[in-house]
Amino acid sequence: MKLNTKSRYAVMALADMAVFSNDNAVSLRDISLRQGISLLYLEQIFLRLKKNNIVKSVRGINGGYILVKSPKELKISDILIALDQKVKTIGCKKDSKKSCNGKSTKCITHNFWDELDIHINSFFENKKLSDLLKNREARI
Amino acid sequence: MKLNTKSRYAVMALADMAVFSNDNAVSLRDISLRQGISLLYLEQIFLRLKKNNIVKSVRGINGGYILVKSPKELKISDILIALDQKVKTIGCKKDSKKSCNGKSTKCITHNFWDELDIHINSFFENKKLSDLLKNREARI
DNA sequence: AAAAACTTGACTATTTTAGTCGGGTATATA
DNA sequence: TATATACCCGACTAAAATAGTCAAGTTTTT
Ligand code: FES
Ligand code: FES
Repeated sequence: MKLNTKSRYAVMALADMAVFSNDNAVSLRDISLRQGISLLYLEQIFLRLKKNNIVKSVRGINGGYILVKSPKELKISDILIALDQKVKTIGCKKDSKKSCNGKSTKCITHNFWDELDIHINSFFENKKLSDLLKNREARI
Repeated sequence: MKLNTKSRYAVMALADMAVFSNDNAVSLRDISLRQGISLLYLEQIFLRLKKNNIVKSVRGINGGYILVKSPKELKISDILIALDQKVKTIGCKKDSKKSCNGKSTKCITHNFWDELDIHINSFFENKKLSDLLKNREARI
């Protein structure tokens, strides 16, 4: 039950942007240096964030990325969705005819896993990027 | 963010036991047939459940496994712990000196992931095996 | 004695993950 | 207009995790 590093780094990088952009574009190079995340990896991550309209890019010298929404409005769930990090704790699809074990009826645990997914997703839905910035003791 | 199949099958198999044991031991063969889970895989799973005192075994003919606690008392979290399925959504250890990115201070997202873990764990802590059996429409 | 059923460690194929590489394109500034 | 900076994007790979099998037992009831 782990979150993958792409999602983790995405949240981290966006939090970095929220702190350090002063209405300027933030370059991946700066994020990389501040957060200790590989620049090449960040590029891959931001590609997806851009495609999902979470950031927009500014090319050329002094370029970088800008948050499309304000941190107060950016839900963490949006970030995870952008990185395909579905919170689907088990493989069984709600609408699929096949259940988890190949039978036609849903197994006894099905509803339980559904509840779990809802429980986790609601956490991400209700958290905004700005929530991460409150009460931070450590320097970023 | 997926749960592994060992944990999933463990919950499923224990739910099966709760339904079908009438104070008798339930054999893995029966569980395997009813739930469509590989017998060999079940053996591996029950080894761990036994080591963690969630089931006890009865050997020989008419043998099988018996739940140590009643379904009302068996927390789902106990099952997951038995299968090493820690809900530790990211690798950074709370007490470790190293943070997730190798720096000495905790990163800005650290507390957030901690909160997430607590949120998920509380779900598993508060659910009992018996909760899965309520309101089941589908035959097991 | 035989059959049912648990015991255990080792082994392997597949999938996922994390991360890199190479070769682009756009733009600000000197 | 040259050049450095920084985004763009698909393909690739090594390592780890996962899912599941296999072999060779032991114990107990009938
Ligand atoms: S049928 Fe959906 S989880 Fe088993
Ligand atoms: S330091 Fe713990 S998650 Fe980053």
